[in-house]
Parts: sequence; C-alpha cells; structure tokens
Amino acid sequence: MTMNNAGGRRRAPTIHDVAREAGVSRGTVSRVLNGGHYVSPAAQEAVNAAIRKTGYVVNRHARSLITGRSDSVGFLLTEPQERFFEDPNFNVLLRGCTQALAAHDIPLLLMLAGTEDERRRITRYITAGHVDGVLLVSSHSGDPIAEELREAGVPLVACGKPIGLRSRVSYVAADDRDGARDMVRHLLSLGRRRIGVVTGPLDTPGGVERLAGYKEVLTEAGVAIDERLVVSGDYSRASGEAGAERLLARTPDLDAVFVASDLMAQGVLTALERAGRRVPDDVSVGGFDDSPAALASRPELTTIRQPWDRISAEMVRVLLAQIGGEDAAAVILPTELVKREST
Amino acid sequence: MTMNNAGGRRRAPTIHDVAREAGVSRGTVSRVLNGGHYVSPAAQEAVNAAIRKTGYVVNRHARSLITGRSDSVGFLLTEPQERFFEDPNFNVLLRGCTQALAAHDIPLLLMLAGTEDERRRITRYITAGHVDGVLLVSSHSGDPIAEELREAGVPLVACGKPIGLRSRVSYVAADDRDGARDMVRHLLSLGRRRIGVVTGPLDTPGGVERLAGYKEVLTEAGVAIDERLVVSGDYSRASGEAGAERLLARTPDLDAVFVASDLMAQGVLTALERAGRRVPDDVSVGGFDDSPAALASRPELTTIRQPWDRISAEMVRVLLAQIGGEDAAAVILPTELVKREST
DNA sequence: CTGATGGTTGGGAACGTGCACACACGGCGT
DNA sequence: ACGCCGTGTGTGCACGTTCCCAACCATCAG
Repeated sequence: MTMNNAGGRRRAPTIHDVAREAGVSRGTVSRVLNGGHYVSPAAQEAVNAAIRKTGYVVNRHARSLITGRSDSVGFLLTEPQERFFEDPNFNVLLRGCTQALAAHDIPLLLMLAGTEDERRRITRYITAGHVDGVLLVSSHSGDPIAEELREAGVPLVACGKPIGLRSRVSYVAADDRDGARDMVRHLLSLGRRRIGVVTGPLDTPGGVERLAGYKEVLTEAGVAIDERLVVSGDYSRASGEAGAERLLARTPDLDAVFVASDLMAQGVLTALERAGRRVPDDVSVGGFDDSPAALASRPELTTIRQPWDRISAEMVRVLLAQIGGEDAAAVILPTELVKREST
Repeated sequence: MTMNNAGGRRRAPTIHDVAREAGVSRGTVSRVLNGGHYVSPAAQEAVNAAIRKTGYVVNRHARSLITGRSDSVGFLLTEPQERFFEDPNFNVLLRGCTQALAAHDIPLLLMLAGTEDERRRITRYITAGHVDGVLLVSSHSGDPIAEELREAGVPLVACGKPIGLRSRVSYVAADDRDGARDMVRHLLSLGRRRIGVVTGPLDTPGGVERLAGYKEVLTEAGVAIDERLVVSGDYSRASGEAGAERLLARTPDLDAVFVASDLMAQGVLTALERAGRRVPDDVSVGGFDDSPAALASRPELTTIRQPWDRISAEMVRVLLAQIGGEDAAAVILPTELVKREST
C-alpha cells in the first residue's frame, strides 16, 4: 500500500519493517541477523524473504550505539608520508588490508597523521572508540603512538617489528634476516666472495636484521667479514648511488653487492654503470623488496620478495583476533628469492 | 569523586556527564557543540571547560542515528585497480582527499570495487546511507555506478569528466585540452613543425581532449594536420614505444612528439634512442601528467602538470557542497607546463 | 500593570538496534 | 499431575545524541 519505490527520498526500511513483513517480532529478526541461533527454520526463511523483499540493510550506527563496537578499523599512517606514498608496496598493503577487511564486511578508515595536530586529532578519534582497532604503518618503528593506543586499550597491529616500546604490541613482518641469508647464499653460489652490502638505516629492525643475515651467512661459509664492504643508506635511490661509490673507492675488487632495498639497488646500478662495471658479468647485484622498481631496472633486479599480500592478510587476521579478545601476537612471514638478470 | 583515570576500561564521558559537570542541561551542551547559537557566553564557557575537563568526544554513532547523516564519505575506486595503484598520482589524490576531509573532521572510507560481488556489496553499503557522499575514481569514465548512485540520491563527485551518462554527475578534472595546447605551442616555439602525437585511448575524454588541443594549435599556427603523425596508445609504456616506432616508420622526418602520458613518453624515449635519434637535439618530446616517471626519465621529461592537490581539494569541496544541498557542478582546473630536458 | 517579544534554557521524545528477560510449548522424568 | 528443561518467540529497556516545544527571564511598548 505504501509506495515504496516512488521517486524522491524514501525512508530506509528498518528491522521493524522486516519484522512486520515476515510476521515475526523484532527480536527474531535480530537473531536471524546475528547468527540465527534459537530460530525455527520457518521463521528464518520468512525473515530472509522479508529482508530480500524490503531491501533491508542493517543500520550500523544504531547497532554501534548499543554494542559499543564500531565494526570498522582504522588504517593509520604516521609521519613522513612521502616515503610510503612513493612506495608501491604501500599500495599493495593498503589494498590487501581493505580487501581482507571487506571479506568481514568491515570498512577501513584511512587516517594520515602527518602533523602533530593531526596526530592528536586522530588519537582522540581512535581512543573515543570510533574504530575497533588500528592497523599501524609507521615509518620509524618505535612510534610512541603504538604504545599510547595500546595503553588506552585499543587493539593494534603494526606492520614491521616495533622496537623500543615497553608494552607488548602485535606486529606482522617479513623475515628480513632469512631473506638476507637467502640472497647472500645465492651470491655465494655464483662464486662471488667479495660481497659488499648497502644496508638500510641501522636504527630500524629491517636494517639491522638484513645486515645480520648477511654477516651470518658469510661467517658460516668461512668468508671473513670485511667492514670496508659494509656501508649504510636510508632506502633512497640517492643513498644507494652514494653507497656504491664509497664501496668502489674502498674495495675496487668487489664482485657482488647485496642492497637492502630495490630503490637503493637502482642507485647502485647507476653508480656501477658509470664506473664501467658490467652487471651481472663483473658485479652481481641483489636487491630487497621486489618492488616494481626491480622490474623497471636495467638489468632487471634479482631481489627478495616481501609477501605483502600475506602481510596484509595476517595483519587483519591478528587484529580481528585481538578485537575478539585474544592476546597480542607476532607473525613473521617467509620471504622468497626472485632471480632475474642482475645476478 | 569517581576515579576517572584509574586503570582498566572506563566508560567514555557522555554529553550527560558534561552537562552535569557544567551545571547545564544536555540541550545546552548540544547547542554549544553545534554552532553555539542561542547560548549565553557564560554557559558557553562553562560547557567548554567541562568538555576539556572530562575529555568528552562526541559519539558519532549516536549523532548519526538521530541526524541520519554519517559524517563520513567514501572514496570509491572501481575496477582495474592495478593501473591506479601503480600510478603515484593516485596516492597524491587519495592523500589530498583524506586531508581535505580531515579539515572538516570527516573520515574517509576506502572502498575498492574490483569484482562484481564487491561492487554490489559496496553499492548496498552506500545506498544504505552509511556514507554521506562518494568520491569516485573510475578507470573508464562512463562507469554506470555513478549513475546508479546518483539516481539513489547519493551525492557524488567523479575525478575526470564522465561520459555517456544520462544524469548530471559532478566532476573535477584538469583542463586536458588547454594543457595539450600549451605543450604544442611550446614545441612550435622551439621551431618544431613536424610534430607527432601519441594519444591516449580515444574512448576517454582525456584522450579526445588532448588530441583536440594538439589539432587546434597546429591549425591556428597554419600547420597542416598530417594524419600519419597521429597514433594512439593506451597510456602504458609499451604502447608509447610501439607508437613511436610506428611514427618513425611513417614519418621519419618528425622533429617532435607530444605524448599524452609520461609513462608512454618513457616508451617513446626508449624507441627514439634505439633509432639513434637524440633527445632533445633531433627530436623534442613532451609528456603529460608530471608523474614521478617524468623525473626518473633520461632526459627528464618536459610535461604538463596536472594539479592533483587542487583536484582533490576541489573534489572534496564540491562533494561537501552537494551534501549541503547544492546542485551538481563541474570544475575544470588549469594545468601547467613544466619545462625540463626533453625539449 | 499587562502582554508581547526575543533570547536562553530544560525536558521529553525519537532515532534503530541488541540484549535481558519473560513467557509459551512440547517432551520427559518423577 | 506436576515440575523441569531446552527451544523458540515477543517485549521493554538502554545506548547517546539531536530536535522540538514549552517555560523562563528581562525588556519594552501600550
């Protein structure tokens, strides 16, 4: 009798409308919606039919009001956004998280904390309970915001191992050390012995771990560690170029370079080319990340693939578990050696 | 008297707590929160003090329930996400929108409609009123989802001009035609007369407009249009390379190429180098977009900058206006010629 | 002195949902 | 015959906010 589909603004159907349509009470509809326990098959079917007919969609605001949950999570990126935004892996991570959450019908709120003001605003927003949990991607891995949120009781999962924090913070990370070991083993298997390394920043776990893996494998293989073969960069292309130049100056006899990121490896290739070294004939170059930069390089980079799709999936899984009441957890995922032209 | 800051889960302060603290009624607090009309300065001050003291944050769910608004907007990306996710401009756009919205204290929900299933789910979510409006970024500019949402009464702003739609859809776009005109004028000013063009897909407004600008300027300058100088690509690097080869084969005397995207321009540079043409001495090359690819190229690309930061800001402005009840609007933003090494 | 005006305030109702509770029903054991 | 239990169902209440209306106060015109 009511002209539902008529033009203009029409009131969205409520759980009450569905109940009336199905000839049951609100409570029964609610039970069908959340699990369907203690409902007769007949009622179940009637409710489902009524939902289809009315086009009912649960009002999340009303639900959130009563349950206290928001059924949404925040994706929080802190501080120097430039680096992450440049990094295509960031996109893969963001997309992976969004899709993994979508499978649970949970929307993702993008939160960028660049300035101190934004940081405060977002912290307030989160601690006010407007999201059930937070996926944290922070540039420097000891971001105090993680601790702040944890102490406020907010479920949180970091991407990459956080360091220097008192509280236990869940995280998901790739096995940096093992990835580095794989690459250096690969270089050794090619007969290389004078293997240089351009590390990442040594105040980050990734930088430290990848260097540790390098040293471990060399030591195991009986190759002495030559500190002149070790230089460090900051993951930028320019620092890779500078690093390679320093290596060439100090140890002209090097026959391979393990570079802690693909972007830096591009810089290394540039420097080697300028120095007249052929890659991979004279010098083998191995990167890290398997970013699109690895494929765009000439020659294409042999590199260590970080399993970004699995990382995002695990971050979501761990976060949802934590929202469900489980304890903090750490997940380390295996990397994979991708052989291309540069070795 | 209540130990507010004690450890453990503590109930978030409500508007009622603030009212009691300030010695006024809920209604007064609410009025202070939304605009502050019809409140005495004294009450205003008392309420603000109480808010600061209690650390009160409005419960958006309760507010949304009664107002019908959600105070959030969706950022919707449809279909082949690969291209957009590869495109660094996408990141700039996403960041710009997030920040512009943050200034209004409006969260951004990221929604990716890859599969048909996701599309349906997201459409339901949106039409259910869980977001106040949608910022749409679609690969092919006639996406029917725009029309679908518009007809459901959802405020929406597209990035780039939508075509082939019956309803009026707001959009914000760069002035493609004018950008193309600038570039071709620049090439003419260098004395070039045999100017080839590698267009974008001609079923998109961008592709059409940039080609139109090219032809307009040549005609104005009295240079006859030679259709052998016109080839089309699909914005990919490979299609740029193939396009340049076709041009070189058909019109070996060309002295400049206007390429409708920087990525394609990279391909053009590769093809020219292989053919032994020096850039910019023998052939000038102009790109479009001012993507990071333009800076990464050798030589660095002269290109047309799309004002992505302004585009995102305008998209948000137009969307909020539309949510506020204003009509659909179209915004065209000026581009800018960026001179670098390739011309 | 009365009544109208306009700024300011308080209290009730409503938004749509989930949850606790009460209750109906049939089968079973005492 | 009675009470119990487990399953299935309906109803009242609460969540925190905004909106509406009535009431209040001071001012001022009549």
